[in-house]
Amino acid sequence: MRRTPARRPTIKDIARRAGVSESAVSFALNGRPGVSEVTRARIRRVAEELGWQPSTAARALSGEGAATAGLVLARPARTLGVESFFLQLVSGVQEVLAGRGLGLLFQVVEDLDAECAVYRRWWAERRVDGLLVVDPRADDPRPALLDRLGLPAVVVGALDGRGAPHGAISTLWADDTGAMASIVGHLYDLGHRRITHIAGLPELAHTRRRMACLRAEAARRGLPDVRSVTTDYSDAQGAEATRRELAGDRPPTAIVYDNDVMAVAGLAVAAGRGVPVPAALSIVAWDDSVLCRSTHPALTALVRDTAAFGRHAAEHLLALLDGGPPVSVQDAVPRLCPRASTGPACKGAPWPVV
Amino acid sequence: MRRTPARRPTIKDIARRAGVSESAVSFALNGRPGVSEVTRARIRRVAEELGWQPSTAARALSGEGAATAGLVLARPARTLGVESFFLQLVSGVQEVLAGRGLGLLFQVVEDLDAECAVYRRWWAERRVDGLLVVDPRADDPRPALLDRLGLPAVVVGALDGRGAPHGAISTLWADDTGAMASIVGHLYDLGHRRITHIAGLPELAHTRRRMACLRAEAARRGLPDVRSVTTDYSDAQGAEATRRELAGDRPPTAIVYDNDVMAVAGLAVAAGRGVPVPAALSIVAWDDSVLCRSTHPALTALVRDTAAFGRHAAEHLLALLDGGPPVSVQDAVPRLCPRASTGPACKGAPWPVV
DNA sequence: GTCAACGACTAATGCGCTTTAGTGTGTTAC
DNA sequence: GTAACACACTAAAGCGCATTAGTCGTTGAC
Repeated sequence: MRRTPARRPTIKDIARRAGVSESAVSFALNGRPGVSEVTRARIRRVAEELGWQPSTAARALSGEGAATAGLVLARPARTLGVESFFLQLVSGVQEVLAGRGLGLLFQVVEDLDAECAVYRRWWAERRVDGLLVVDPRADDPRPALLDRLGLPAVVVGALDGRGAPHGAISTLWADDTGAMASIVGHLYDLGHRRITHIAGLPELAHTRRRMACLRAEAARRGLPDVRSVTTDYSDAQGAEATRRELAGDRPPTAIVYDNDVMAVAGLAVAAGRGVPVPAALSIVAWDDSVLCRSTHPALTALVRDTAAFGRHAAEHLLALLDGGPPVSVQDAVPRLCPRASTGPACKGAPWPVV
Repeated sequence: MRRTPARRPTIKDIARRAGVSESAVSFALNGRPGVSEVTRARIRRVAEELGWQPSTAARALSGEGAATAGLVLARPARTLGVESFFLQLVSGVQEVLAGRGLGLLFQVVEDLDAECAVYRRWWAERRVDGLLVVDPRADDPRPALLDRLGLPAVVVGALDGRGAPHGAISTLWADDTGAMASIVGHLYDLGHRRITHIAGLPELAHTRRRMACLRAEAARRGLPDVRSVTTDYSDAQGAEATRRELAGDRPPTAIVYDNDVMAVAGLAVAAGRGVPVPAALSIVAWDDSVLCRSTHPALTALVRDTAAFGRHAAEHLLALLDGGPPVSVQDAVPRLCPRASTGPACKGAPWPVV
């Protein structure tokens, strides 16, 4: 029953129709010298007519690379499909890649080991020319691995900006430190002195940076009741952490959440306990999304253009693939967008506990 | 500066080390007859030692297919990165694909034309062996195109289940009709008679099916004040539609939203206007997610296991690639999970408008 | 004792493309 | 008038693998 539909044209077909050799076709279509402009134009026209596209497999086999970049997401299935961050990032990434005819190979795995295994396999299979690495960690094994494999990569989200970039590994980092400082500044100006930071996964590098910056800011401004607690980014842990904080002796007057999902979950917890936001509790979300704009009150959020971030990452990867030197650059500074969930700190007794 | 790191082993390396010919290696590693079991074992061992993986490019070139499936998402950037649906779906999809060593090529484009262009390109480039097609529409050009190109595909989300499957196109559809019936039943039992369905994109097949079923149910139960309005799935249009509905003469006592994002946006609109949920307005979300569980009140939602849906779709694709016949099957029926956002219909005057 | 058949393996070809090494022609230099 | 050379193009090799067509030695049948 297998039909043999529309056969795909090859350069041989073009060569035959244009009455030249296959090599002439290759030269013509790749802009190489060796054919006259007249012939080149003729060949181009024939190729167009036939709807020819180079076979990526054949290209890859003759040393041109796979025309594909890879992106692996190591997230337990549980915490997946929530944050808007990744789809946006991916969207931006492949917008740029597609512009250069590169495909994006995408995989979701459970953990870091599996991610490394995927890299090894992709490398051995010659599936990808380069990679985008997300969620960098402290003591991240991936840059070294990729360096050893000779796979160019862009680490998205920073390795502390520290350490000279490896072989062909660029780094694109967001200014978490500056962002955190601006959040604390915003809250401080509103009179908040007891601030809790409900952070994400403790092993991620940017989590650590945010926590460190919070500590530094607290020290600088002399705020004793400021702390971070880590979670797995899930709504469940965000809610749980919020409950614990609100149940304490001296509950915070403001909470900063490391993602939108937890912020929304925290808001729901507050609403459920009759804690008015922002009258008794201010809430800030790190990363904006529809979520933050759709709640009532709308959440003050740290806005960054994630799709643009993805585009930039992809551009850095292309530069590497073109043989450019690895770089380590900071992307645009995120901006705090104040909305209804932050307001002046509540003095006196926290609030009527229900 | 380009290093030449760890060279990837080829079957030639294995052949040399095992002291056999390259063909023997190929036979051994592919389970083909032509080598003794002893030799086969030895070759396998050597391959293992060298960490050999077949080059997908070479495989593809010698007619074995690209070991890759494709998935294109045609969504205007604006409405992207919100719904949990896709990341979950993709997660399920490639869990199954990865089990068979298939990669997933992922692309986001702006519209249907661009999507078709991607299919053509991938086909000509021999990049993919098969495709997963999402968001089927009325008069969808894609199945015919893919059929013409000879690309196996699984249409996820149904072409009305109607029409014999094409060449190598399977269909996996969710039971939107049954789901809508269960939602209407739930609301009817709570006393709701005026129900608005804030639907998604009108051109999508499942939107039409849901709308048709709603009309049928309304007719069957004799409910005159039941209607659907279409949107682009965005929070903005969801909120806008909600505002319009609530401002009408005889506002609905219940609203069904076609995705979680609009439901949350609708809830925020209600909260902003002082319309108590569920006392004065019941809300149902189609598709559950963290969002629905994180709001206050939590949203009654239609729960389906999207990752499983993706897994099943991938399995059907694998079956097609193995030469199996195209099928058209219905996936598990979604389940309505009642939460706090639905309650008895409010009699009398709608509510105190603020 | 010869021939067919079989098992275990090797040689050779092709997939579609890039690239290097030619080949033949026209032009310029002296 | 021949050498040197640029130019437009062709021939051939190679990328890594699968596959088809051999090759060679061993068995079994008659």
